[in-house]
Amino acid sequence: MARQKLSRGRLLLSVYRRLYRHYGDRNWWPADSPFEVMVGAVLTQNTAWINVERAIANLKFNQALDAKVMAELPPQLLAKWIKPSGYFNIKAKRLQNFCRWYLAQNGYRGLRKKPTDVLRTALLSVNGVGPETADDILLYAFDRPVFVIDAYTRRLMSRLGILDGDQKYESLRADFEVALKPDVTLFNQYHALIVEHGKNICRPRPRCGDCVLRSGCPGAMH
DNA sequence: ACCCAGGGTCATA
DNA sequence: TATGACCATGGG
Repeated sequence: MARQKLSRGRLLLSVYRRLYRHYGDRNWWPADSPFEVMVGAVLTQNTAWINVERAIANLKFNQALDAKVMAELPPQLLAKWIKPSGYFNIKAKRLQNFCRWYLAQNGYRGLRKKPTDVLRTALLSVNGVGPETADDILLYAFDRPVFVIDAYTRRLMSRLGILDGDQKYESLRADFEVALKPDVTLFNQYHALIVEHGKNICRPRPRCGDCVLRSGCPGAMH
């Protein structure tokens, strides 16, 4: 008999439940303030998080985790402090671009009043803030129901046969946001769980034997 | 020694 | 629209 075809929403929820049952609450984003989330979102671009932690620790040690301070810092000094996170010259420039824009928008108090689509467009207008960085900020700093797409998400959903990982960013994001109810807590946990699973199991070379999604992942996972 | 990591911009065809 | 070059440290 033919197996019933599940809707994408049900598939995505099923994957979510398995990940949650296995990994539990991820408690994201690891940061002490919304502004720290934003800085981390820029620093973690194509970079392992452990190195971002070192960079942020340096900023805190030098009392520079502040928009006004960071915006007025000599670029090479900022670059020196964020060095462990890689791409330090271009990231120093991006952070200063962002901080000047942030201050001009009256910081968090000013930005939080904007509707999500307006805020998203505004974030994307900052040089150095692309779609994933903007969505990290929207979800984890402003608590907006935006689903973050990253390399882990593409790889996992592609291997599960649920989504085509080669789609463009906006198309993939729309697929998630249409299939799932807009729920900040769900989106927050889901993305964090995908990253956790991606770091441990769903690697470029998959470690199929340990995969908690075994029973739900045909093909490429095995 | 090689590959990868919680991407984005810019030049080119 | 769609590739490719470039950015650069640190861990496995």
